Amino acid sequence: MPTTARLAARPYHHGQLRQAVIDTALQLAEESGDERVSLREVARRIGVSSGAPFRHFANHEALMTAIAEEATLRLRIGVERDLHQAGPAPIDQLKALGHSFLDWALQHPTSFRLVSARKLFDFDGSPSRVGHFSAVRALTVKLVQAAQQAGQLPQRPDMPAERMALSLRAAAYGLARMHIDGQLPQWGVPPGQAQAEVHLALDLLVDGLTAAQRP
Amino acid sequence: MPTTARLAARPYHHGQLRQAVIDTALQLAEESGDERVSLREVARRIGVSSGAPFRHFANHEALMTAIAEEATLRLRIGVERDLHQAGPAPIDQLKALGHSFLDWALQHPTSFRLVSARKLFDFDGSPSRVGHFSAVRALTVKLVQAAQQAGQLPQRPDMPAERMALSLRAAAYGLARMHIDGQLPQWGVPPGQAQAEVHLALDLLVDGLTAAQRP
DNA sequence: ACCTGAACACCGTTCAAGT
DNA sequence: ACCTGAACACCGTTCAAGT
Repeated sequence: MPTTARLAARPYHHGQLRQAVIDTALQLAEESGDERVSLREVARRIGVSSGAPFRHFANHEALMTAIAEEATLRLRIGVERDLHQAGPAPIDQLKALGHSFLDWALQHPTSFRLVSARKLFDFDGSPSRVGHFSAVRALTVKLVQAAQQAGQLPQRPDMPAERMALSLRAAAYGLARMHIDGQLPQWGVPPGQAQAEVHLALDLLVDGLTAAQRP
Repeated sequence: MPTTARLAARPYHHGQLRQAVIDTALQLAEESGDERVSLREVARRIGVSSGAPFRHFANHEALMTAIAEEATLRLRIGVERDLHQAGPAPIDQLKALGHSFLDWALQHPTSFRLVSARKLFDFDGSPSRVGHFSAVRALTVKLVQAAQQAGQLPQRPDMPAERMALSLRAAAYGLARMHIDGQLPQWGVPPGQAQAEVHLALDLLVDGLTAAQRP
């Protein structure tokens, strides 16, 4: 049996179709944008019939949920890895967490959109996606509490650590989205300096909170 | 000619089709989400043939750009109106601007997505949309500068007012998106208190910057 | 000038039939 | 158990033909 025949003769059962669909869909998303992921195109690229993916995903939304889960896991892994590089002071770790979050968003714009663009998938449909997402949030809250205990962030009864963490996460999230949506140039940030500038913009707010700690 | 006949007999030329398409599309977006706006469904609702809208909009993207323009105008009008209610101190006006921005986003989630969801339309395709968007940005920068001059925000050579304004806008933008994407409950914010809590979360950051002003 | 309606090339989704 | 391929009901977009 010649090689060309072996290559041409696809087995009737793919065997790894589910994972192949996820990988191809993520690739397609990074290429052309998350809103352009089509099940038919994915099937075509894999060399399988148009109905085949439906054996593994109930519908388009289920596939998007699956790739959002994959993207969220990657964000979590990236953030947890970067944190080990940071210094021991809680406030420095908190900044490192923010920078890591921003860096990941700038480097994987489509995946970042996937992680947060609720309209594209079933937000609560994947427990493990929710879990990865929550892990990053819990880490933020924990570092804020540690910084409060270390006297590096203010501590007030009317302002729980969770709310302070929310303010900072919102700032990081907003900066990431503004970059991805191409809004930074309007704010005087040259394209080449986006990363440095979003770091500074976030640090400014963290330092402000730290200053509010001093009596 | 009986009334029913007059009602049934549509004129061949609609006359106001362009505006009717924009209004219907916005309505459809508020009903079912911005990603579900279909030219055919819009045409159907207006009672016009499927090809008719193409006389007024080159393609789907051009229609989305038009409704994004309309939504951005409404945001600008809302923000400029609310600012007149605020006190005279620049820092209070700045907070009022932030609250107004947040309120508008929470009250018009779909329109807010439209204003910022670059993927849905041609971001630079409408000069007047860019103008409305820019007006709100310029207002933010102006208020930050005024607050700096009044000694209510820090002033540093390495941190132009524009970057400080960017930090605050990012926080407001992030809070709005987190609410729209249903993330606030995870951060301990009960659904009914979203508005009050996002106001507090933004104020916390503004107050932090103010504190950084004191030597 | 503006609108109709058929046409084309796409989708998502279903399902009997094949392996 | 998994995949095929035709079928259906949708899209966006084009364009000759109608008013």
